Amino acid sequence: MASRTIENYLKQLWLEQQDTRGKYVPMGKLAALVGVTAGTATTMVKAIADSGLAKYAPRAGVRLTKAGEQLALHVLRRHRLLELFLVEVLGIDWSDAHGEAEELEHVISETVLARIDSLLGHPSVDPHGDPIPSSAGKFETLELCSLAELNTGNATVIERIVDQSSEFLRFAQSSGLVPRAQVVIEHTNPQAGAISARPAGKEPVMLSMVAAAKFLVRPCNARRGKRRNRRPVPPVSP
Amino acid sequence: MASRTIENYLKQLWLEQQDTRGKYVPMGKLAALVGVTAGTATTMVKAIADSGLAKYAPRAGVRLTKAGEQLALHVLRRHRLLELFLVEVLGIDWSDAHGEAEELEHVISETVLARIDSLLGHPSVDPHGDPIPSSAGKFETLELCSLAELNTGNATVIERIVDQSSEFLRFAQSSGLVPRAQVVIEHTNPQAGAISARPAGKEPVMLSMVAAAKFLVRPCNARRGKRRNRRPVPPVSP
DNA sequence: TTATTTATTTTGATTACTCAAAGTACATGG
DNA sequence: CCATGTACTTTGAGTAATCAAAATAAATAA
Repeated sequence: MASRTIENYLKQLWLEQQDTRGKYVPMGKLAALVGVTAGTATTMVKAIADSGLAKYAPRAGVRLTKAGEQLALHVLRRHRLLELFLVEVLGIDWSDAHGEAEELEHVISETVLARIDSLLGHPSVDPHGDPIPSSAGKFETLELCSLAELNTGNATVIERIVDQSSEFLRFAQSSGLVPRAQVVIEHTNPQAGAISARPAGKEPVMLSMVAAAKFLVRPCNARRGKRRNRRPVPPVSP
Repeated sequence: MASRTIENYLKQLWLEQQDTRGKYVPMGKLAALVGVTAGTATTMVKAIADSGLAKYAPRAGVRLTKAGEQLALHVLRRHRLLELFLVEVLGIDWSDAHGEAEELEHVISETVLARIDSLLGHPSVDPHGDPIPSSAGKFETLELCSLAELNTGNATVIERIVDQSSEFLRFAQSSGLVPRAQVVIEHTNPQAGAISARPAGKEPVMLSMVAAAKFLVRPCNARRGKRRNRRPVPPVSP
């Protein structure tokens, strides 16, 4: 069994390497994500690599092996099921659920997890719309585009929000920009780098392109032309 | 904040010193309860005593201070609320709940605990009938007597079971000897050291005096005469 | 190319917890 | 009153995780 420390390293590593086919995660990045100094990360990563869960290339970075990915996905599954459980069953605030789950994910047993899973009806996404890996370690993510890619007049449904910070989630909720909400793009102003989005039955909300990019939507009537990325926003949510 | 290790020491200490007004808990006893060697317990207890949570008397033993008791009661509250929650809400088996709660009790936040408490309707006892300390750290225990103290023909209701082992709990459940169950004493045989008890609507069950003493009941029509203890069975349940 | 900045690794030390084994105090039985 | 066994404490050592600071390598600027 991996210690909770190692589980955290694996989870962060997975989230970080997720959208970078084959690239190594630099030490400094990982250290910042886990919240330790670079020296500590180096030592831990070498130990993790020794146990076969990652490949470590000195001065280049680190990358999970298949085994490491599987373990990381199990941690992620626990995390996201717990988040949904905390929100749906215990009525914990959306913006607090992430932090709470961060602790619980390392101590919950398989038995309890299975009960939670069935109580929630084997859900496929957590409260932020992030996909929940299956118990077999399969992970499926929808091809979504972001609010930032839509034209004026487009109408869509928010599927996912890729920012876990309490502050951003509180803002999103108070504006009505939550998963499952219908939204119409009222104005786009590429020059000002901002758009105006109106959630059904709510006031229009001003969003910078950076903020808009955090809302993934469907269907995706993306404007043609200069779409720089096929997958516009890396899924950064733990 | 006390580490989970220290929380465990405090909890065990509280349970052990509970019914012994003023007596010190011997090191060996504590070590066995926590599951460490005696040397380890000595070192830890000295550290705990230094932080003001216990009084340590070399070669005599250790005893919680008021501050230590308060902390222990908060751990116990978390443990017992979690046990009830696991059984009532998640449908976890009665006999497994204890072990699961043992882990969770050290990571659950005040916020989540408060939600669990209100979801359960601010309960006063856990699934074994053990009292749940209040959030203010108050602990109230009913004056109960045990099945072992009743005469043939007496009828009572089981209030509490003072053994947390999975095996015993499985036996109790399968016999129908669960909290809230009505029971009639069919025979008592002090010579053989055994009694026969019949739960309402079930087959009679043979119990040794030791086993019978683990079931606390009410009302208590105790037989007169040689009752050795006012509080017959020390509450040993974590 | 050389110098400087930046990222990374190494080193040495620390904290919290643990054990095994050696040493010590004490009650108890002869 | 001595001898002995049991419970307890001390000692020395180990593991897991961490940090600060020194050393090193690579990238960038001059």
